[in-house]
Amino acid sequence: MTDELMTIRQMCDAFEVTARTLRFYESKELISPLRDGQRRLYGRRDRARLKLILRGKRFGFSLEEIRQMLDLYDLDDGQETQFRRTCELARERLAVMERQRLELDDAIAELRGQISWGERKLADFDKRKPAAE
Amino acid sequence: MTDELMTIRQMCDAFEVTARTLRFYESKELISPLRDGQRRLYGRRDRARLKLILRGKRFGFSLEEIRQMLDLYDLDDGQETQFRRTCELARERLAVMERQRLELDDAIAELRGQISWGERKLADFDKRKPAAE
DNA sequence: CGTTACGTTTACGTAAACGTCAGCGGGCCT
DNA sequence: AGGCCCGCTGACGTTTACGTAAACGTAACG
Repeated sequence: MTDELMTIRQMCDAFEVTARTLRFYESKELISPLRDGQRRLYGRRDRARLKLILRGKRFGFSLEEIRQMLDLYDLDDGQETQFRRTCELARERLAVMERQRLELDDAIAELRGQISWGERKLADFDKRKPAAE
Repeated sequence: MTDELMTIRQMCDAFEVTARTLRFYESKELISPLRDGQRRLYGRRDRARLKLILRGKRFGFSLEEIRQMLDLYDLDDGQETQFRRTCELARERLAVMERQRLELDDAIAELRGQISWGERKLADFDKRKPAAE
């Protein structure tokens, strides 16, 4: 119904996080929901940011790093120097991620090799005692 | 000279880790250097394992997960059940890594988009004040 | 009016992965 | 013999990213 503003519980269900996590992110200034008195109300902007936060986390970025990246999305718009700095940060981050991609590919290949070696070994086991039933 | 056996200091220099880290990994049974009395001596096997440990860490695997992966490389060779279990673990790990790869590609694409958007914005800045010197 | 559900703040707890520090011994140089 | 560096072993401190619990507010339900 109110898909514009969501309660904390709705957010938890939608993103599979705990309320504690949302409050924690807020305390770290990663999101800043509106208030209805005391109660938090999360809008589209908060949902977009949370989505990015969760993805960032999956790559092992720290919340602090994520916070800096998020600043890309809403800058003072006029602070050119700050803007350039933020772009710079993003490019560095991109370089890190691309390097990680290479290493990940490498590691995947290696692990694949180990597994197929293991499977040949298992085939040997099966040959040595062919009939179990 | 002795490229077969290395002291802890040589290892630190070679891999850019602290001695504390090496001892810590040992306490977690990730590596098991020889001893000359009290002193640790690291061989080729230890270096290979350390290399894998450091790579694993870069992907966000925990030391405990890494330890399990390392067990692929030296299994009891005879404990078939244990062997199957380990292979199983490796396949799960591989699936995780492949999923990570997809997400990483996704994030890289998105970050690239943000950056090029930012660069267009910067071009606008330059146009509005074309001559600085 | 009691209780049930949801929300809030504040505060302490925890696991991982080390850093840092203290205290000790051994070897080597002079 | 004195000093110095290397290494060893605890033991405690630190950071990150939350979990967990206590204590309270409020709003609806029966």
